[in-house]
Amino acid sequence: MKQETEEQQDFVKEVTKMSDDFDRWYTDVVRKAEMADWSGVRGMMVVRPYGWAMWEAIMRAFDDMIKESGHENWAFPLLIPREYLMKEAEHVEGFAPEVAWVTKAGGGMEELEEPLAVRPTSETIIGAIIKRYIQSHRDLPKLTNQWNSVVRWEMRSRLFLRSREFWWQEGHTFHASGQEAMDEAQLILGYYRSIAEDWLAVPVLVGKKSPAETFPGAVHTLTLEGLMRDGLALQMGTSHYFGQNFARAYDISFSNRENERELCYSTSWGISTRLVGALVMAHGDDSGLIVPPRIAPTQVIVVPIFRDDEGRAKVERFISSWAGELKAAGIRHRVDWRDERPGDKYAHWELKGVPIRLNVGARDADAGNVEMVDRLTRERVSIPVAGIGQRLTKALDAFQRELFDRAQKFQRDNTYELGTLDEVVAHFRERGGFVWAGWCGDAEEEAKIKADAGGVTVRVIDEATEAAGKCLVCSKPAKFRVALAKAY
RNA sequence: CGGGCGGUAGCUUAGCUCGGUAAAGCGCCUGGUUUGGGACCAGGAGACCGCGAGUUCGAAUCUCGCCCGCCCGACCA
Repeated sequence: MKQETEEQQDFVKEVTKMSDDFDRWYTDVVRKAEMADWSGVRGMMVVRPYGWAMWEAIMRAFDDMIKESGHENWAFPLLIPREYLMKEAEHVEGFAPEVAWVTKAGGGMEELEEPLAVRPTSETIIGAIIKRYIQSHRDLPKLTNQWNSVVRWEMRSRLFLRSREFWWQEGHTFHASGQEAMDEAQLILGYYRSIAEDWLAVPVLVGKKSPAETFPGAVHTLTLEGLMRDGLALQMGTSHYFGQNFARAYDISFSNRENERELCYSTSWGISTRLVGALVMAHGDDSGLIVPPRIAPTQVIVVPIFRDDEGRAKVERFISSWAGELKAAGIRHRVDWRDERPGDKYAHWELKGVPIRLNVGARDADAGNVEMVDRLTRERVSIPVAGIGQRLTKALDAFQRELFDRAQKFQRDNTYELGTLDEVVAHFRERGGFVWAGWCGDAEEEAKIKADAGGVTVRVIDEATEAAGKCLVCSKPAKFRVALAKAY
Protein backbone atom coordinates (compact mmCIF):
# COMPACT_ATOMS: atom_id res chain seq x y z
CA MET A 1 0.00 0.00 0.00
CA LYS A 2 2.80 2.46 0.76
CA GLN A 3 5.51 1.56 -1.67
CA GLU A 4 5.49 4.80 -3.59
CA THR A 5 6.93 7.51 -1.38
CA GLU A 6 9.00 9.10 -4.12
CA GLU A 7 6.21 8.82 -6.59
CA GLN A 8 3.81 10.47 -4.18
CA GLN A 9 6.16 13.38 -3.68
CA ASP A 10 5.75 14.12 -7.36
CA PHE A 11 1.99 14.32 -7.30
CA VAL A 12 1.93 18.05 -6.97
CA LYS A 13 4.10 19.42 -9.69
CA GLU A 14 3.97 23.15 -9.48
CA VAL A 15 4.64 23.59 -5.78
CA THR A 16 8.20 24.20 -4.59
CA LYS A 17 9.31 21.49 -2.17
CA MET A 18 9.19 22.48 1.47
CA SER A 19 12.72 21.24 2.03
CA ASP A 20 14.06 23.26 -0.92
CA ASP A 21 12.66 26.62 0.09
CA PHE A 22 10.08 26.89 2.85
CA ASP A 23 9.10 30.47 2.04
CA ARG A 24 8.45 29.74 -1.61
CA TRP A 25 6.67 26.54 -0.69
CA TYR A 26 4.37 28.55 1.57
CA THR A 27 3.57 31.15 -1.06
CA ASP A 28 3.06 28.50 -3.74
CA VAL A 29 0.65 26.54 -1.57
CA VAL A 30 -1.38 29.54 -0.50
CA ARG A 31 -1.74 30.73 -4.07
CA LYS A 32 -2.16 27.41 -5.86
CA ALA A 33 -4.68 26.19 -3.30
CA GLU A 34 -6.63 29.37 -4.09
CA MET A 35 -6.53 30.70 -0.54
CA ALA A 36 -5.21 34.20 -1.18
CA ASP A 37 -3.32 36.45 -3.54
CA TRP A 38 -1.71 39.84 -3.71
CA SER A 39 -4.04 42.53 -4.95
CA GLY A 40 -1.86 44.97 -6.84
CA VAL A 41 -2.05 47.47 -4.00
CA ARG A 42 1.18 47.13 -2.08
CA GLY A 43 0.95 44.86 0.93
CA MET A 44 -2.81 44.40 0.57
CA MET A 45 -4.04 40.87 0.11
CA VAL A 46 -7.18 39.40 -1.33
CA VAL A 47 -8.53 36.45 0.57
CA ARG A 48 -10.16 34.01 -1.82
CA PRO A 49 -13.17 31.86 -0.92
CA TYR A 50 -11.18 28.78 0.05
CA GLY A 51 -9.04 30.75 2.49
CA TRP A 52 -11.91 32.85 3.73
CA ALA A 53 -14.00 29.75 4.45
CA MET A 54 -11.28 28.64 6.86
CA TRP A 55 -11.39 32.02 8.56
CA GLU A 56 -15.17 31.69 8.71
CA ALA A 57 -14.83 28.40 10.56
CA ILE A 58 -12.54 30.11 13.06
CA MET A 59 -14.95 33.04 13.36
CA ARG A 60 -17.91 30.78 14.05
CA ALA A 61 -16.07 28.78 16.67
CA PHE A 62 -14.71 31.77 18.52
CA ASP A 63 -17.89 33.83 18.21
CA ASP A 64 -19.80 30.98 19.85
CA MET A 65 -17.32 30.87 22.71
CA ILE A 66 -17.49 34.56 23.53
CA LYS A 67 -21.26 34.79 23.13
CA GLU A 68 -21.55 31.95 25.61
CA SER A 69 -19.72 34.05 28.19
CA GLY A 70 -21.76 37.20 27.61
CA HIS A 71 -19.74 39.14 25.06
CA GLU A 72 -21.52 41.23 22.45
CA ASN A 73 -20.51 42.23 18.94
CA TRP A 74 -20.34 45.92 18.06
CA ALA A 75 -19.29 47.92 15.05
CA PHE A 76 -17.03 50.90 15.72
CA PRO A 77 -15.71 53.45 13.18
CA LEU A 78 -12.92 52.70 10.76
CA LEU A 79 -11.41 56.18 11.08
CA ILE A 80 -10.04 57.55 14.30
CA PRO A 81 -9.57 61.26 15.05
CA ARG A 82 -5.97 62.09 15.81
CA GLU A 83 -6.78 63.43 19.27
CA TYR A 84 -8.18 60.05 20.32
CA LEU A 85 -5.09 58.29 19.20
CA MET A 86 -2.79 60.66 21.04
CA LYS A 87 -4.14 60.19 24.53
CA GLU A 88 -2.37 57.07 25.75
CA ALA A 89 1.31 57.91 25.49
CA GLU A 90 2.81 54.43 25.18
CA HIS A 91 0.09 53.35 22.81
CA VAL A 92 0.71 56.27 20.44
CA GLU A 93 4.42 55.67 20.50
CA GLY A 94 3.96 51.98 19.81
CA PHE A 95 1.67 52.41 16.85
CA ALA A 96 2.80 55.71 15.34
CA PRO A 97 5.19 54.13 12.83
CA GLU A 98 2.53 51.96 11.25
CA VAL A 99 -0.55 54.15 11.13
CA ALA A 100 -2.03 55.19 7.78
CA TRP A 101 -3.73 58.60 7.70
CA VAL A 102 -6.61 60.05 5.75
CA THR A 103 -5.69 63.67 5.18
CA LYS A 104 -7.74 64.58 2.13
CA ALA A 105 -11.30 64.00 1.02
CA GLY A 106 -13.87 65.07 -1.54
CA GLY A 107 -13.72 65.64 -5.26
CA GLY A 108 -11.25 68.46 -4.89
CA MET A 109 -9.04 66.48 -2.51
CA GLU A 110 -9.49 69.13 0.12
CA GLU A 111 -7.21 68.92 3.12
CA LEU A 112 -9.06 67.76 6.26
CA GLU A 113 -9.07 70.01 9.32
CA GLU A 114 -7.94 67.09 11.38
CA PRO A 115 -6.27 64.00 9.90
CA LEU A 116 -8.06 60.73 10.56
CA ALA A 117 -6.17 57.55 11.33
CA VAL A 118 -7.23 54.33 9.69
CA ARG A 119 -7.58 52.10 12.73
CA PRO A 120 -4.53 49.94 13.44
CA THR A 121 -6.51 48.64 16.43
CA SER A 122 -9.46 50.26 18.19
CA GLU A 123 -8.63 50.68 21.89
CA THR A 124 -8.61 54.44 21.54
CA ILE A 125 -11.86 55.04 19.72
CA ILE A 126 -13.70 52.39 21.69
CA GLY A 127 -12.42 53.93 24.89
CA ALA A 128 -13.58 57.36 23.76
CA ILE A 129 -17.01 56.05 22.83
CA ILE A 130 -17.71 53.39 25.43
CA LYS A 131 -17.49 55.77 28.38
CA ARG A 132 -20.89 57.13 27.40
CA TYR A 133 -22.42 53.77 28.11
CA ILE A 134 -20.71 53.25 31.43
CA GLN A 135 -21.98 55.23 34.39
CA SER A 136 -22.62 52.77 37.17
CA HIS A 137 -21.08 49.55 38.43
CA ARG A 138 -24.37 48.10 37.18
CA ASP A 139 -23.18 48.80 33.61
CA LEU A 140 -20.15 46.61 34.20
CA PRO A 141 -18.63 44.50 32.96
CA LYS A 142 -19.00 45.80 29.43
CA LEU A 143 -17.87 42.98 27.16
CA THR A 144 -17.46 44.17 23.57
CA ASN A 145 -16.04 42.60 20.47
CA GLN A 146 -15.90 43.48 16.81
CA TRP A 147 -15.06 41.51 13.67
CA ASN A 148 -13.33 43.83 11.25
CA SER A 149 -10.17 44.61 9.40
CA VAL A 150 -7.41 46.94 10.47
CA VAL A 151 -4.55 48.61 8.64
CA ARG A 152 -0.92 48.66 9.69
CA TRP A 153 1.64 50.15 7.33
CA GLU A 154 4.03 47.20 7.35
CA MET A 155 7.19 47.47 5.31
CA ARG A 156 7.41 43.81 4.51
CA SER A 157 4.47 41.57 3.79
CA ARG A 158 3.63 37.93 3.59
CA LEU A 159 0.28 36.38 2.67
CA PHE A 160 -1.82 35.88 5.82
CA LEU A 161 1.14 36.46 8.15
CA ARG A 162 1.78 40.12 7.61
CA SER A 163 -0.17 42.34 5.28
CA ARG A 164 -1.09 45.99 5.45
CA GLU A 165 -4.70 45.10 5.96
CA PHE A 166 -5.74 42.05 7.92
CA TRP A 167 -8.99 40.68 9.26
CA TRP A 168 -9.42 39.87 12.91
CA GLN A 169 -11.60 40.18 15.94
CA GLU A 170 -10.76 42.69 18.59
CA GLY A 171 -12.36 42.29 21.96
CA HIS A 172 -12.43 45.19 24.41
CA THR A 173 -13.79 44.73 27.89
CA PHE A 174 -14.29 47.02 30.85
CA HIS A 175 -14.52 45.87 34.43
CA ALA A 176 -15.07 47.10 37.96
CA SER A 177 -11.99 45.41 39.37
CA GLY A 178 -8.47 44.57 38.29
CA GLN A 179 -8.85 40.95 39.27
CA GLU A 180 -11.96 40.58 37.16
CA ALA A 181 -10.19 42.11 34.16
CA MET A 182 -7.17 39.86 34.64
CA ASP A 183 -9.49 36.87 34.82
CA GLU A 184 -11.10 38.02 31.59
CA ALA A 185 -7.73 38.20 29.81
CA GLN A 186 -7.00 34.70 31.08
CA LEU A 187 -10.41 33.39 30.03
CA ILE A 188 -9.87 34.60 26.48
CA LEU A 189 -6.39 33.14 26.41
CA GLY A 190 -8.04 29.81 27.19
CA TYR A 191 -10.46 30.27 24.30
CA TYR A 192 -7.56 31.08 22.00
CA ARG A 193 -5.75 28.00 23.15
CA SER A 194 -8.82 25.98 22.30
CA ILE A 195 -9.04 27.54 18.85
CA ALA A 196 -5.38 26.76 18.21
CA GLU A 197 -5.31 23.27 19.65
CA ASP A 198 -8.83 21.89 19.32
CA TRP A 199 -9.70 23.55 16.02
CA LEU A 200 -6.48 24.26 14.15
CA ALA A 201 -4.71 21.23 15.70
CA VAL A 202 -1.68 23.41 16.45
CA PRO A 203 -0.24 22.89 19.96
CA VAL A 204 0.84 26.12 21.59
CA LEU A 205 2.96 27.45 24.40
CA VAL A 206 1.03 29.95 26.46
CA GLY A 207 2.30 32.53 28.88
CA LYS A 208 3.13 36.14 29.44
CA LYS A 209 5.18 38.31 27.12
CA SER A 210 8.33 40.00 28.34
CA PRO A 211 8.02 43.72 29.11
CA ALA A 212 9.82 44.56 25.86
CA GLU A 213 7.24 42.59 23.86
CA THR A 214 4.21 43.75 25.83
CA PHE A 215 1.49 45.57 23.88
CA PRO A 216 1.92 49.36 24.00
CA GLY A 217 -0.13 50.64 26.93
CA ALA A 218 -0.73 47.25 28.52
CA VAL A 219 0.24 46.16 32.02
CA HIS A 220 0.81 42.69 30.73
CA THR A 221 0.21 40.69 27.57
CA LEU A 222 -0.69 37.02 27.44
CA THR A 223 0.26 35.18 24.30
CA LEU A 224 0.25 31.86 22.53
CA GLU A 225 3.01 30.59 20.29
CA GLY A 226 2.84 27.82 17.76
CA LEU A 227 5.75 26.13 16.04
CA MET A 228 5.80 26.03 12.25
CA ARG A 229 7.39 23.21 10.27
CA ASP A 230 10.45 25.30 9.43
CA GLY A 231 11.17 25.62 13.15
CA LEU A 232 10.09 29.24 13.47
CA ALA A 233 7.58 30.29 16.10
CA LEU A 234 4.42 32.17 15.26
CA GLN A 235 2.37 34.31 17.62
CA MET A 236 -1.17 33.08 17.29
CA GLY A 237 -3.07 35.53 19.45
CA THR A 238 -2.67 37.97 22.30
CA SER A 239 -4.74 38.99 25.28
CA HIS A 240 -3.86 42.20 27.10
CA TYR A 241 -4.58 43.43 30.59
CA PHE A 242 -4.49 47.24 30.77
CA GLY A 243 -5.14 47.85 34.43
CA GLN A 244 -6.53 51.39 34.50
CA ASN A 245 -4.14 52.77 31.86
CA PHE A 246 -6.70 53.26 29.13
CA ALA A 247 -9.48 54.20 31.51
CA ARG A 248 -7.25 56.95 32.86
CA ALA A 249 -6.38 58.26 29.39
CA TYR A 250 -10.01 58.25 28.24
CA ASP A 251 -11.64 58.94 31.56
CA ILE A 252 -13.71 55.77 31.58
CA SER A 253 -15.15 55.72 35.07
CA PHE A 254 -18.15 54.50 37.01
CA SER A 255 -19.86 55.05 40.31
CA ASN A 256 -19.21 52.14 42.62
CA ARG A 257 -21.49 50.80 45.33
CA GLU A 258 -20.21 53.41 47.76
CA ASN A 259 -21.12 56.09 45.24
CA GLU A 260 -17.48 56.91 44.60
CA ARG A 261 -16.08 57.64 41.18
CA GLU A 262 -13.67 54.90 40.08
CA LEU A 263 -11.70 54.17 36.91
CA CYS A 264 -12.49 50.99 34.98
CA TYR A 265 -10.07 48.16 34.42
CA SER A 266 -9.88 47.04 30.82
CA THR A 267 -8.62 44.31 28.51
CA SER A 268 -8.26 43.80 24.80
CA TRP A 269 -7.54 40.68 22.77
CA GLY A 270 -7.31 39.57 19.19
CA ILE A 271 -6.81 36.73 16.76
CA SER A 272 -6.47 37.31 13.05
CA THR A 273 -6.43 35.77 9.59
CA ARG A 274 -2.81 35.02 10.44
CA LEU A 275 -4.19 31.82 11.96
CA VAL A 276 -5.03 30.61 8.47
CA GLY A 277 -1.35 31.00 7.60
CA ALA A 278 -0.43 29.17 10.80
CA LEU A 279 -2.51 26.20 9.77
CA VAL A 280 -0.73 26.05 6.42
CA MET A 281 2.74 26.21 7.95
CA ALA A 282 2.05 23.87 10.84
CA HIS A 283 0.54 21.01 8.86
CA GLY A 284 1.35 21.24 5.16
CA ASP A 285 3.68 19.00 3.19
CA ASP A 286 5.22 18.77 -0.28
CA SER A 287 1.86 17.88 -1.79
CA GLY A 288 0.24 20.99 -0.40
CA LEU A 289 -2.14 21.81 2.42
CA ILE A 290 -3.42 19.55 5.13
CA VAL A 291 -6.50 21.16 6.63
CA PRO A 292 -7.81 20.08 10.02
CA PRO A 293 -11.32 18.62 9.58
CA ARG A 294 -12.93 21.10 11.96
CA ILE A 295 -11.67 23.96 9.79
CA ALA A 296 -11.85 22.30 6.37
CA PRO A 297 -14.30 23.95 3.95
CA THR A 298 -14.61 20.50 2.38
CA GLN A 299 -14.04 17.61 4.74
CA VAL A 300 -14.75 14.77 2.34
CA ILE A 301 -14.26 14.88 -1.41
CA VAL A 302 -15.86 12.19 -3.52
CA VAL A 303 -14.12 11.33 -6.79
CA PRO A 304 -16.34 9.37 -9.13
CA ILE A 305 -14.61 7.08 -11.61
CA PHE A 306 -16.33 5.89 -14.76
CA ARG A 307 -15.74 5.13 -18.43
CA ASP A 308 -18.90 6.08 -20.22
CA ASP A 309 -22.37 7.53 -19.74
CA GLU A 310 -23.72 4.25 -18.53
CA GLY A 311 -20.92 3.92 -16.01
CA ARG A 312 -21.42 7.47 -14.92
CA ALA A 313 -25.11 6.92 -14.35
CA LYS A 314 -24.38 3.86 -12.29
CA VAL A 315 -21.82 5.62 -10.10
CA GLU A 316 -24.13 8.59 -9.76
CA ARG A 317 -27.00 6.40 -8.57
CA PHE A 318 -24.68 4.68 -6.15
CA ILE A 319 -23.36 7.93 -4.69
CA SER A 320 -26.80 9.44 -4.28
CA SER A 321 -27.88 6.31 -2.41
CA TRP A 322 -25.63 7.25 0.52
CA ALA A 323 -24.73 10.94 0.04
CA GLY A 324 -27.74 11.88 2.15
CA GLU A 325 -26.16 10.09 5.06
CA LEU A 326 -23.12 12.35 4.88
CA LYS A 327 -25.37 15.36 4.89
CA ALA A 328 -27.34 14.02 7.82
CA ALA A 329 -24.10 13.46 9.71
CA GLY A 330 -23.18 17.12 9.12
CA ILE A 331 -20.17 16.27 6.99
CA ARG A 332 -19.10 18.99 4.57
CA HIS A 333 -18.66 17.06 1.36
CA ARG A 334 -18.61 17.53 -2.40
CA VAL A 335 -18.64 15.26 -5.41
CA ASP A 336 -16.09 16.23 -8.04
CA TRP A 337 -17.94 15.77 -11.33
CA ARG A 338 -15.49 17.92 -13.27
CA ASP A 339 -14.47 16.51 -16.62
CA GLU A 340 -10.95 15.57 -15.54
CA ARG A 341 -9.17 12.32 -15.07
CA PRO A 342 -9.17 10.81 -11.57
CA GLY A 343 -5.42 11.29 -11.07
CA ASP A 344 -5.79 14.97 -11.76
CA LYS A 345 -8.54 15.22 -9.18
CA TYR A 346 -6.55 13.34 -6.56
CA ALA A 347 -3.67 15.78 -6.92
CA HIS A 348 -6.02 18.74 -6.94
CA TRP A 349 -7.73 17.86 -3.67
CA GLU A 350 -4.49 16.86 -2.02
CA LEU A 351 -3.10 20.27 -2.84
CA LYS A 352 -6.20 21.74 -1.21
CA GLY A 353 -5.66 19.57 1.84
CA VAL A 354 -9.08 17.92 2.00
CA PRO A 355 -8.80 15.40 4.86
CA ILE A 356 -10.64 12.45 3.35
CA ARG A 357 -11.20 11.38 -0.21
CA LEU A 358 -13.59 8.71 -1.40
CA ASN A 359 -12.81 7.04 -4.73
CA VAL A 360 -15.95 5.56 -6.16
CA GLY A 361 -16.07 3.48 -9.33
CA ALA A 362 -18.18 0.74 -10.86
CA ARG A 363 -16.50 -2.06 -8.94
CA ASP A 364 -17.18 -0.22 -5.68
CA ALA A 365 -20.80 0.27 -6.65
CA ASP A 366 -21.09 -3.45 -7.35
CA ALA A 367 -19.59 -4.35 -3.99
CA GLY A 368 -21.42 -1.64 -2.05
CA ASN A 369 -18.07 -0.16 -0.99
CA VAL A 370 -16.09 3.02 -1.41
CA GLU A 371 -12.33 3.43 -1.30
CA MET A 372 -11.36 5.81 1.51
CA VAL A 373 -8.02 7.62 1.36
CA ASP A 374 -6.88 10.03 4.03
CA ARG A 375 -4.59 12.97 3.36
CA LEU A 376 -2.25 12.22 6.25
CA THR A 377 -1.28 8.58 5.76
CA ARG A 378 -2.58 8.17 2.20
CA GLU A 379 -3.55 4.65 3.05
CA ARG A 380 -6.44 3.26 1.06
CA VAL A 381 -9.11 1.20 2.69
CA SER A 382 -12.27 -0.18 1.24
CA ILE A 383 -15.25 0.53 3.47
CA PRO A 384 -18.87 -0.51 3.19
CA VAL A 385 -21.37 2.26 2.54
CA ALA A 386 -23.63 0.92 5.26
CA GLY A 387 -23.22 3.33 8.17
CA ILE A 388 -20.92 5.56 6.15
CA GLY A 389 -21.99 8.75 7.92
CA GLN A 390 -20.93 7.45 11.30
CA ARG A 391 -17.81 5.87 9.87
CA LEU A 392 -16.65 9.12 8.30
CA THR A 393 -17.50 11.16 11.36
CA LYS A 394 -15.19 8.87 13.32
CA ALA A 395 -12.53 9.04 10.66
CA LEU A 396 -12.64 12.84 10.66
CA ASP A 397 -12.37 12.94 14.45
CA ALA A 398 -9.43 10.58 14.30
CA PHE A 399 -7.84 12.70 11.57
CA GLN A 400 -8.19 15.82 13.70
CA ARG A 401 -6.54 14.02 16.64
CA GLU A 402 -3.73 12.55 14.54
CA LEU A 403 -2.97 15.92 13.05
CA PHE A 404 -2.70 17.44 16.51
CA ASP A 405 -0.62 14.52 17.80
CA ARG A 406 1.73 14.82 14.87
CA ALA A 407 2.13 18.56 15.44
CA GLN A 408 2.62 17.99 19.15
CA LYS A 409 5.30 15.40 18.51
CA PHE A 410 7.00 17.84 16.15
CA GLN A 411 6.87 20.52 18.82
CA ARG A 412 8.27 18.16 21.47
CA ASP A 413 11.05 16.99 19.16
CA ASN A 414 11.97 20.61 18.57
CA THR A 415 11.93 21.83 22.14
CA TYR A 416 15.17 22.06 24.09
CA GLU A 417 16.44 23.03 27.51
CA LEU A 418 19.66 25.04 27.57
CA GLY A 419 21.65 26.82 30.25
CA THR A 420 23.90 29.45 28.70
CA LEU A 421 23.79 32.12 26.03
CA ASP A 422 26.67 30.41 24.19
CA GLU A 423 24.63 27.26 23.95
CA VAL A 424 21.61 29.21 22.74
CA VAL A 425 23.61 31.02 20.07
CA ALA A 426 25.12 27.74 18.90
CA HIS A 427 21.72 26.09 18.90
CA PHE A 428 20.03 28.68 16.72
CA ARG A 429 22.91 28.70 14.28
CA GLU A 430 22.01 25.10 13.54
CA ARG A 431 18.26 24.81 14.00
CA GLY A 432 15.02 26.40 15.14
CA GLY A 433 12.45 25.28 17.67
CA PHE A 434 11.78 26.40 21.23
CA VAL A 435 14.53 26.65 23.82
CA TRP A 436 13.61 26.84 27.47
CA ALA A 437 16.01 28.74 29.65
CA GLY A 438 16.22 30.78 32.83
CA TRP A 439 16.18 34.58 32.68
CA CYS A 440 16.80 37.20 35.33
CA GLY A 441 14.12 39.47 33.87
CA ASP A 442 16.52 42.24 32.90
CA ALA A 443 15.71 44.07 29.65
CA GLU A 444 19.43 44.42 28.89
CA GLU A 445 19.97 40.69 29.04
CA GLU A 446 16.96 40.18 26.80
CA ALA A 447 18.37 42.61 24.22
CA LYS A 448 21.68 40.77 24.36
CA ILE A 449 19.99 37.46 23.56
CA LYS A 450 18.26 39.03 20.58
CA ALA A 451 21.46 40.60 19.29
CA ASP A 452 23.82 37.64 19.86
CA ALA A 453 21.49 34.89 18.72
CA GLY A 454 20.34 36.63 15.56
CA GLY A 455 16.82 37.78 16.28
CA VAL A 456 15.95 35.15 18.85
CA THR A 457 13.40 36.58 21.25
CA VAL A 458 11.66 35.68 24.48
CA ARG A 459 8.39 34.26 23.18
CA VAL A 460 6.63 33.33 26.40
CA ILE A 461 7.28 33.50 30.10
CA ASP A 462 6.03 30.32 31.71
CA GLU A 463 4.32 31.52 34.84
CA ALA A 464 2.99 28.12 35.79
CA THR A 465 6.46 26.78 36.45
CA GLU A 466 8.80 28.06 39.17
CA ALA A 467 12.03 29.39 37.68
CA ALA A 468 15.07 27.39 38.65
CA GLY A 469 18.79 27.72 37.95
CA LYS A 470 20.55 30.76 36.57
CA CYS A 471 19.92 33.46 33.99
CA LEU A 472 21.43 32.31 30.73
CA VAL A 473 23.12 35.66 30.20
CA CYS A 474 24.29 36.99 33.53
CA SER A 475 24.22 33.83 35.68
CA LYS A 476 22.30 35.57 38.43
CA PRO A 477 19.45 33.49 39.85
CA ALA A 478 16.72 33.15 37.22
CA LYS A 479 13.44 34.88 37.96
CA PHE A 480 11.61 33.48 34.96
CA ARG A 481 11.44 30.34 32.94
CA VAL A 482 11.20 31.50 29.30
CA ALA A 483 10.82 29.94 25.88
CA LEU A 484 13.14 31.42 23.27
CA ALA A 485 12.67 31.15 19.54
CA LYS A 486 13.14 32.79 16.21
CA ALA A 487 9.73 33.93 15.13
CA TYR A 488 7.78 35.26 12.20
C1' C B 1 12.37 52.67 4.97
C1' G B 2 17.78 51.34 3.16
C1' G B 3 20.68 47.62 -0.17
C1' G B 4 20.24 43.87 -4.21
C1' C B 5 17.17 41.46 -8.10
C1' G B 6 12.98 41.27 -11.13
C1' G B 7 7.99 42.57 -14.01
C1' U B 8 6.80 39.79 -21.59
C1' A B 9 -0.58 35.60 -22.71
C1' G B 10 -4.21 33.10 -16.75
C1' C B 11 0.84 30.72 -14.84
C1' U B 12 6.31 29.76 -15.53
C1' U B 13 9.69 31.80 -18.60
C1' A B 14 12.87 32.79 -23.53
C1' G B 15 13.86 37.18 -26.35
C1' C B 16 17.06 42.53 -24.05
C1' U B 17 24.08 42.30 -24.28
C1' C B 18 24.26 44.16 -30.17
C1' G B 19 16.92 48.43 -31.32
C1' G B 20 13.93 45.99 -37.02
C1' U B 21 7.19 40.83 -38.09
C1' A B 22 6.44 39.24 -30.01
C1' A B 23 7.95 33.16 -28.90
C1' A B 24 7.61 28.38 -25.94
C1' G B 25 5.69 25.07 -22.15
C1' C B 26 1.69 24.65 -18.95
C1' G B 27 -3.33 26.34 -18.39
C1' C B 28 -7.99 27.86 -21.25
C1' C B 29 -11.87 26.92 -25.47
C1' U B 30 -13.96 23.32 -29.46
C1' G B 31 -14.20 18.32 -31.44
C1' G B 32 -12.67 13.32 -30.99
C1' U B 33 -10.43 9.31 -28.42
C1' U B 34 -9.91 8.47 -23.10
C1' U B 35 -10.70 7.92 -17.53
C1' G B 36 -8.81 3.16 -10.56
C1' G B 37 -2.47 8.41 -9.40
C1' G B 38 -1.47 14.63 -12.97
C1' A B 39 -3.94 11.27 -20.76
C1' C B 40 -3.55 11.74 -26.16
C1' C B 41 -4.66 13.80 -31.18
C1' A B 42 -6.44 17.88 -34.13
C1' G B 43 -8.00 22.80 -34.34
C1' G B 44 -8.52 27.59 -31.78
C1' A B 45 -8.62 31.93 -28.53
C1' G B 46 -5.55 34.68 -25.64
C1' A B 47 -0.10 40.17 -24.92
C1' C B 48 -1.84 48.37 -23.98
C1' C B 49 5.91 43.40 -23.46
C1' G B 50 3.98 46.91 -15.38
C1' C B 51 2.80 52.56 -16.15
C1' G B 52 4.54 57.34 -18.03
C1' A B 53 8.08 60.28 -20.45
C1' G B 54 12.63 60.59 -23.41
C1' U B 55 16.33 59.06 -27.39
C1' U B 56 15.49 57.04 -32.46
C1' C B 57 13.16 56.52 -39.14
C1' G B 58 11.90 52.53 -35.72
C1' A B 59 11.86 50.60 -28.52
C1' A B 60 9.92 44.45 -25.11
C1' U B 61 15.21 45.76 -26.03
C1' C B 62 18.62 52.06 -24.65
C1' U B 63 17.77 56.45 -20.72
C1' C B 64 14.89 58.70 -16.68
C1' G B 65 10.74 58.78 -13.26
C1' C B 66 6.86 56.07 -10.95
C1' C B 67 4.08 51.47 -9.58
C1' C B 68 4.15 46.28 -8.14
C1' G B 69 6.73 41.79 -6.51
C1' C B 70 10.99 38.81 -4.53
C1' C B 71 15.59 38.42 -1.39
C1' C B 72 18.69 40.73 2.67
C1' G B 73 18.46 44.31 6.86
C1' A B 74 15.61 47.66 10.53
C1' C B 75 10.00 47.37 12.20
C1' C B 76 5.97 44.08 13.09
C1' A B 77 -0.95 40.58 14.71
